[in-house]
Amino acid sequence: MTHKSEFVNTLIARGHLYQATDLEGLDAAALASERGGPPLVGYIGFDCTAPSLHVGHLLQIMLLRRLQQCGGKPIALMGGGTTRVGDPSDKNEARPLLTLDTIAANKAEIAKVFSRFLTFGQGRCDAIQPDNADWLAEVRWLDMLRDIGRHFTINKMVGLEFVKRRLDAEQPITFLEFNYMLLQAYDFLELARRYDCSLQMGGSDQWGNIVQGVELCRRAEDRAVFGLTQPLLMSASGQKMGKTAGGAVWLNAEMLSPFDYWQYWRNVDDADVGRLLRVLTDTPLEEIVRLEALQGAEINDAKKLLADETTKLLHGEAAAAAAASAAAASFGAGGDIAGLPRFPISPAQLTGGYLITAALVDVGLAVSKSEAKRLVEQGGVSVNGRVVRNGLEPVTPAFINADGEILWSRGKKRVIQALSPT
RNA sequence: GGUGGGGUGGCCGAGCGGCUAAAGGCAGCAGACUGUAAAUCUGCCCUCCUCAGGAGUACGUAGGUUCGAAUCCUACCCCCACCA
Repeated sequence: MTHKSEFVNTLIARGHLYQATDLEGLDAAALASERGGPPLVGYIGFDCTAPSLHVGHLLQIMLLRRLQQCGGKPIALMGGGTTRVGDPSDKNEARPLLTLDTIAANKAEIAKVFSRFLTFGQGRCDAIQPDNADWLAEVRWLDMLRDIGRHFTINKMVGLEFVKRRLDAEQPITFLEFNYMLLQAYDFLELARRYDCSLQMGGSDQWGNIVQGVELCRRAEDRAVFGLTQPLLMSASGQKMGKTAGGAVWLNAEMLSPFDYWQYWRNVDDADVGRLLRVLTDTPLEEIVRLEALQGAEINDAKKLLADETTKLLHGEAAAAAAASAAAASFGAGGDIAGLPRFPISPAQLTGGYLITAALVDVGLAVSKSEAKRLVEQGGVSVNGRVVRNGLEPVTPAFINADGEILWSRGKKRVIQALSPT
């Protein structure tokens, strides 16, 4: 424990810290906050580019959670404004602009997740969730240039990682993208003014943007604020985490069922378990040290805990228990299958020559009939635990098992129950 | 504005009149092996058709030449470099 504040020590111990602008200063501010002074207010911005956040964002949310646990005040800033421009930092080419309607819809979906991880309210350390559209939409061009633009030099902006990368790769950067960093920096300044926010956090890819904000606050108002980044969520093999058969690992239940979410964590690489437990759960560090030392098949216990804890946080205790139980039922003994994701098949469908390949698509286990057919040919599909050999066979009422369901599985890890409502 | 180079499947990247639904790599999926892990091996990897086969789309966009085009021609759009 080389630092004084619980906050900084926690971040280091749990692997959240990658870079910080002034760690000593931050440590002092956090300590003051923990000892009853004005709370350390910190924020992370979330763009509204998709209808759900994914596991990459989970890390950021956990960071806000740590801040709140240590007596700070977290701000989950919704990027309703910045999304209209689009963050180019991790992109190699410009992405299409989203319509305002799409942004609003995405924001509504994204906003739901935070209450699982943070306590909201009016209190001293309660989280808040403003939208930067509130101020960015009002900004006038001339004011922007005079008040903000004069604090930025092109010399410096050109040195930023993403700008260099694009220039080296001979890829274009539009003026629009080039301005994103000004908007984000301005957010920090605005949050500092409105909420006395003095810390911006983010993934390591945000370093450039964050530093710009810190400097703007200093230049424009002589405010001492801090920036820190954490490592991106990578697997031990150096891959970005967060992809599954169905796409990204989404946080919204409608886009990824709690069962599949649980499964994702249950199946992580051995080498990643300890690190993930530290970063994504509140499990005590001593416990994690014990678990990650487990050898051979025993390390599965650590993975189960990881799956349990992460699912509990996101979807609640009941959903986590149901997912764990369904997994036990599907892969071992005991357990209750009720936690499996369900997709309805109507009774009418079962009599009209409804092919297995079509059912696989409808139930969400295959994206096209062609894929479904291939899966069957490769022996990857089973119904009620029995491998299907012919995808062109029709589904009939005989498929319904004793529990009144049809259990579909694709590969070894994806199982779905289809009900036939009567 | 001028000159030259370029736009190929999720990504990278070959192809440069038929043998090309398009080499190779990465990512992904399934199977084997295991511990619902990793590594490895095998197969798959545009869509549709009750399918040992067939059809339809596809190589920036729109036309054209040809028995036949991702490959040739024309126009247009976009990108890059150099010059102005």
